[in-house]
Amino acid sequence: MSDRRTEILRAATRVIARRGVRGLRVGELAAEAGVSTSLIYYHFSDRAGLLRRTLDFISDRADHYTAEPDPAPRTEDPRADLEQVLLLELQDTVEVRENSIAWGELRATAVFEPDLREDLARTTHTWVHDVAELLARADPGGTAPAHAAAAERLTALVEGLSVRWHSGSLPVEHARLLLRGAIGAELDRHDPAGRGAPAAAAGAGSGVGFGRS
Amino acid sequence: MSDRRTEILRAATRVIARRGVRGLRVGELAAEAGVSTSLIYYHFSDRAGLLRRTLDFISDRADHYTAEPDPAPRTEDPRADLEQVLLLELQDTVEVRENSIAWGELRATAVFEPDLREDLARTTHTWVHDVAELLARADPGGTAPAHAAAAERLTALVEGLSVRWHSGSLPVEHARLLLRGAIGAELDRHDPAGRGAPAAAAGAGSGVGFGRS
DNA sequence: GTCTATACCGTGATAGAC
DNA sequence: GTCTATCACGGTATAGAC
Repeated sequence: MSDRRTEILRAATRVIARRGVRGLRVGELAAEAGVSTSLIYYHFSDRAGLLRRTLDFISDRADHYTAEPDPAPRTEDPRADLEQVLLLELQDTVEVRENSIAWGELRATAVFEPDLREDLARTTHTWVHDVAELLARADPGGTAPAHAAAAERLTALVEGLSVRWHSGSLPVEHARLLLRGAIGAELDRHDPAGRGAPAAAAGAGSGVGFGRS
Repeated sequence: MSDRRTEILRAATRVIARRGVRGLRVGELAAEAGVSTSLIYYHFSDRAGLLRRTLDFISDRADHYTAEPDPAPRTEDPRADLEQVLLLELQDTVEVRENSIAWGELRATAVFEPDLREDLARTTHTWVHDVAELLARADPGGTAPAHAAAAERLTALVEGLSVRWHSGSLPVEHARLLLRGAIGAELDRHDPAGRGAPAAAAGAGSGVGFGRS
């Protein structure tokens, strides 16, 4: 599984996270992977094929990413589980940032290249489905369609916040706060009594959040 | 105001909406604008300068876009005003789609080009501020920081839904439904009594919304 | 200000040895 | 499978006439 080919794909993900999909130069990728240019053309037919495989790779990794978080944590506090899974995408570690940026690039690229859309829609759907399940546990009173809709909103919000983060319009910490607030807004609608103190998370530190990165 | 230079910028926006920022070829832009290649280099120093000006142009247009909706509609029903302003961005007309895609490209590009971030953050901030004001009118009971936070969430959600729309993961109509639901979730939290029937908007048609475009 | 023609170079892709 | 060397083309940018 960890042959030269996959090494190249991993390197490609790094380069994409650094330069973007259309900023990727085969030469730079070769250097990053520590191989020659032609070896890349040996393993992948051409630049387009390389890109396709890399984006599949990113897509797959995103799948596992959301599915992997050991089956354990999903039992005790459903709301905490939900928060954890969603906040996972808004962490300032190399790994997450790399994946997040690459995923954003995948989305952005798909706007102009229809070939990528199928993969994208499939992975997105999986993610939404997972979140909907977590929502159902955190809010047993709600209906399935309502959970699905909330999951679509929350995951779309995560993507929206991510680009703002990566494009320097929003510090990560503030993004995390906002996401927590959104989860609160979604859950408190069906549970007006409220069980935590979502108001604190929702309001804290906002209003002056925009700025450099 | 509508000289050759601005014509080129308008054409550049169209090309960017069609090919993306990094997909823009000076030659293609020249053809689109009906001028020669070198005229573009006459008006703008180089490709980078052209891009900078174009992105400024898009940024400015986005400013007016959200500010323009005649001062009139902002009086009667505050909640309807809010919905109108936000849903404006999710309309399937050439003009809106063009602007929306170009704006998304601006964001995506800024991830890899720090020079663009300042403009981006400024325009975003303006937008968020406007929405926060509308929220304050629609929900006089809430605090200013809460309104600011909600505005950041709603605008980020609009951006998230937009890319999903443009990348073929989400039909516009469904995106609009989801956005309405989010507005409901934000407002109903502070007004548990509820004045409309947000549940209908939130649940309708969801669960099977993903698919081709 | 606007054009035509062209120089130059970065980058994708191939040939062929090992 | 992996390398070095090289080609060919597309695209940015410029020269110079009008």
